[in-house]
Amino acid sequence: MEPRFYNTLSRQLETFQPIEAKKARMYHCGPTVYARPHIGNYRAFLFADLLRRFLEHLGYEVLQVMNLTDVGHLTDDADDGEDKLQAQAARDKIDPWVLVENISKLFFADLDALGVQPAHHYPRATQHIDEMVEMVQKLIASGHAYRVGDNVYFDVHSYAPYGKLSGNKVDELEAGARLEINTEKRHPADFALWKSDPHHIMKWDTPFGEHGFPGWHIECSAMSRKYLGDHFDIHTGGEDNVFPHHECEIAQSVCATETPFVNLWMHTKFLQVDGGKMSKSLGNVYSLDDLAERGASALDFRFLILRAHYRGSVNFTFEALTAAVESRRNLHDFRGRLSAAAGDTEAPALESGAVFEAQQSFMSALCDDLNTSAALASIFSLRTHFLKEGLSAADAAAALHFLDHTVDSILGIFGNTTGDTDELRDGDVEALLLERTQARADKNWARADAIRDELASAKIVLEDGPDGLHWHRA
RNA sequence: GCCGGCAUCGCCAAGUGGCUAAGGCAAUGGAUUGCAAAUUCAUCAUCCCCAGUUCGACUCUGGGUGCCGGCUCCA
Repeated sequence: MEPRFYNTLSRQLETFQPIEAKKARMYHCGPTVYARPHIGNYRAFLFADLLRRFLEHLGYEVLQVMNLTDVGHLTDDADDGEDKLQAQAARDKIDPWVLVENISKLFFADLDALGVQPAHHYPRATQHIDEMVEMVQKLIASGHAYRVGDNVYFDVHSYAPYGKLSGNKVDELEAGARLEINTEKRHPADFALWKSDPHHIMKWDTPFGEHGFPGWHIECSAMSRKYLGDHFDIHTGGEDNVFPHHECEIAQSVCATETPFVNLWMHTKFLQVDGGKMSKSLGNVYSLDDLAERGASALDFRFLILRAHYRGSVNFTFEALTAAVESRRNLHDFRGRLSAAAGDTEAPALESGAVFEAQQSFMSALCDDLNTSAALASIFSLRTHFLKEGLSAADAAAALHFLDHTVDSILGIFGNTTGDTDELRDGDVEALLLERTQARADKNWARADAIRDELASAKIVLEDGPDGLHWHRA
């Protein structure tokens, strides 16, 4: 089954065709490390992780790069614009370099909690100044960029396809511009490659002047090129990156290298909160800690995100979060029941039946532009089938293997299910159950409940049913 | 003002020009139960509004309304 993905550039689904057979090189626009990323940011990063895991499951050798923007961009396009990283550092009364370190640590801790597999490289803008300068020089030499004093701008008229990704037209950009016109640019849509300001703290001495710093977009062009080559497979980001960021990247990279840049552009929709956007004024910009206060783990949030398709808007509410917690718990419970039903049986390869059908629909849903919502539905359908009609030990073993080696390796929603070194062994459980049964016969409810609590803390679930006692691990 | 996207059950969310519009969570009634949990049976939408195309539309077209995004750093 060949995966198909939606390409923002072509505005249609395309069968994935890697540049090199069985290899996928991809770049993700990462965070600007001036404040801890919020849950909306993490939607995009969770998507990148899903894509990577899925491609690897299909047998691709993936090379994944995510940048850390550790030099601030200007808050506007005027010469006296403020750098938000520098501004935040000033508010915190710390050095911007320290701020970058602090926030980066928080970011990586969050990624770890979310079960995101580390990218192969996390290049930082400030460590690639040389690569950026080289690229800017090339653009000047080839006539795509021009200097005005110590500033350098890209001439959008020098690259005819400018606007193709976003659907913008250069003339209309000018008409709708809300910015004050920067009179030193030849055209209002021209964008900065390099800026200079003696008041900046983070600045570099380069051929363009001694107080310069990179423009808004050049870091991604320079760093993707360094780690992935001039031409690579996939570039992702949030929908807000489409314009101007990715549009500008394409123009810079194609003009500087004179080769194609990226084949597949993928973008995630924004996360909404209570039907609207997150905003500081509404107080609904949440971090993972805010969710933890409501009893939801980072993996619960991951699950919540995966329940929706990445290109659709997701409406985050605490009610939906609670539902995700419950739903994921039920999935965990399902896994435990399968484990109990499978016993020591080895997982066979299947060619028919409910488990086989679940495997098929799961994979075909993901191949259809990563439709995680439909993929999860196939697992819940299998759960319903198991609960209503049961599964043979062999089928249960196959289902368990499917959950662990396909579902979880791609979706990463179960967490550590194998770290059970200090759990009770089956024999100990049976002994306690025997004692509890006796206690119940003696109507010693206190002892019976104490044993149940003890087992519960070891993540053993008991069920007293009309047909006797069953137990399984949660 | 100019571009683009979305609008499906209480909440979240798939999907299709035509059999019964996935799935999750919540809810309601019954069974089971020392209590609880779990389970179990049953119930739970006609797809924002209006007009049109069509034998037939929730699915296509036009208009309206609402929300989201881009045009400005932002996942």
